[in-house]
Amino acid sequence: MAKELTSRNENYSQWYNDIVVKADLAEQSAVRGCMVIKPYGYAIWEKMQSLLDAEFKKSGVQNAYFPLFIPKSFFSREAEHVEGFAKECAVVTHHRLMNDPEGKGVVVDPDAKLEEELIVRPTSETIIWSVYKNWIKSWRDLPILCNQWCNVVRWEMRTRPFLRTAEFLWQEGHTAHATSEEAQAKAEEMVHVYADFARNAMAMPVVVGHKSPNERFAGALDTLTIEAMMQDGKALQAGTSHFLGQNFAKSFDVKYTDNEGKEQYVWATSWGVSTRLMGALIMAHSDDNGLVLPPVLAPIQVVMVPIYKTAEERSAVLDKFEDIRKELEALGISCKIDSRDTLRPGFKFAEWELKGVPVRIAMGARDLANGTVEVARRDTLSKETLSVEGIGAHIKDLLSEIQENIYNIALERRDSRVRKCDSWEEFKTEIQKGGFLLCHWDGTAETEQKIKDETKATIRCIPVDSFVCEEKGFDIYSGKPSERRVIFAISY
RNA sequence: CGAGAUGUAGCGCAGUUGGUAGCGCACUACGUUCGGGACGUAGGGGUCGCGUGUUCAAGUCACGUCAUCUCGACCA
Repeated sequence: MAKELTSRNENYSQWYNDIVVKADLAEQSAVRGCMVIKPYGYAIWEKMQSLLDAEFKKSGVQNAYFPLFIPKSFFSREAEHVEGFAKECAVVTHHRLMNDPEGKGVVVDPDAKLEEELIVRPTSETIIWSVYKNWIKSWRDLPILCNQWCNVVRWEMRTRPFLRTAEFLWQEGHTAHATSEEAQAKAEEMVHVYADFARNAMAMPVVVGHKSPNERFAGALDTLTIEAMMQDGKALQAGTSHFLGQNFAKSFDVKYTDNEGKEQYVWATSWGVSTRLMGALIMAHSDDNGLVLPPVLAPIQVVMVPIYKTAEERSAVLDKFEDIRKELEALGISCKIDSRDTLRPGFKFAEWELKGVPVRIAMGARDLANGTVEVARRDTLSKETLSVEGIGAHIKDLLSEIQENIYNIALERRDSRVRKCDSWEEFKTEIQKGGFLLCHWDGTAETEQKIKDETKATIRCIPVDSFVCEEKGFDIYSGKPSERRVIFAISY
């Protein structure tokens, strides 16, 4: 069979979609803009969830759950917020169906119209703040640190699997604090949780920075972001953490009495990452053989493929594999023995590569005689023959090495596409080549908008942890003075 | 919602000037194979996106409609 994936140079989106489908991660659903996440894809998401959850707990955050439906009146209290989301909301207007009087299936019962429409949450700030109002009376009640794992719906005009679906899974943290400083510190803390997760678990380099006012979350005073770069040079916002000030507290009248007996509005943050991280993972590492999973997130870290001619050989190899499996599992390594006897080894090799399994162990009659196995790694596609003796320790080290190698490759790929640019003429051509351009910006929304209109490029962030260029210069577009460079890119 | 493209078997596609539907892969059975996506033989599977019209006759022509993809607008 010919190679199934198209070259990423021909059509990057098609190549990405092929990997999503053929690696068995997800498929299109019958509902416009939604997708079905298949078991293998969902296993990766679960792994992300459990690692993030552990980090949240370390920050004192607890999980909770709030309703899917938001009464329209709640939703409209924060003006900026509603403006940001109004164009993409699904609205529930009725609560009952009935048989079509004309006998053609079912219709909405016109008598079952809701007095007040319900919005399917595009995000939960409004309903959560309406609840927090009851929870918060005294400074002793603060801080409140809640997170919820849920689905949200945003009726986007254009969708793309994992990167932008009409319904998506995410976590949203919502915190309430007594002081502005404490809230801001929380927002910063959480964005760094995301950055560490991206780097250590996803093996994906990210830049932490502030969004420009234009790109901020609707209703936020400051939005912190982690920005990643995909293999085609486009930027992807992979997670955000917002300092909401007192906007929601004031809209929902959430006050506490401080230790001097004075009433104060609370200070808020919210922060989230979504199944978009799955899209980022796919686009950051995949190659023409399919998905490449960092070992930390791989549902199956090691797959074992037996090679045999006879039933005796088969059972002898499978017996050996059982021993190896016990050894690996004792070391906390997840593995799978591919004992399907209707498929040839070559087919299995290709299939597990497509699914991105980091390490493959093959064993045949030759190895059986020599006491060896063939160990292949997904990241480099290289193979070596090793003694079965001490294989567990070797694989454990190998997985760490692969994790590191995947990160370094992604880091080099990204860094090779980050460059400074000081001329508007140059900018217009350079930005189309992809990658991050570090440029001076005068800090005005007008300039930002004009650059966007002319080139589609946006300010991805004002970096705080890497590519920080606090040097004086002149805005690339307006020529006005600037204190620092910011990152421009074309984004997803 | 604007501009373009595409809808034919599970997937990828061909189908000429209109004449009752084809290829590769996948699938089923049997046999030979098995160290990088095996091969042979024999099978099964399609109201050609949907609707209306033109015609003796429509996958093919016309109009409408729906869906998908690419590019805008919107966005995590």
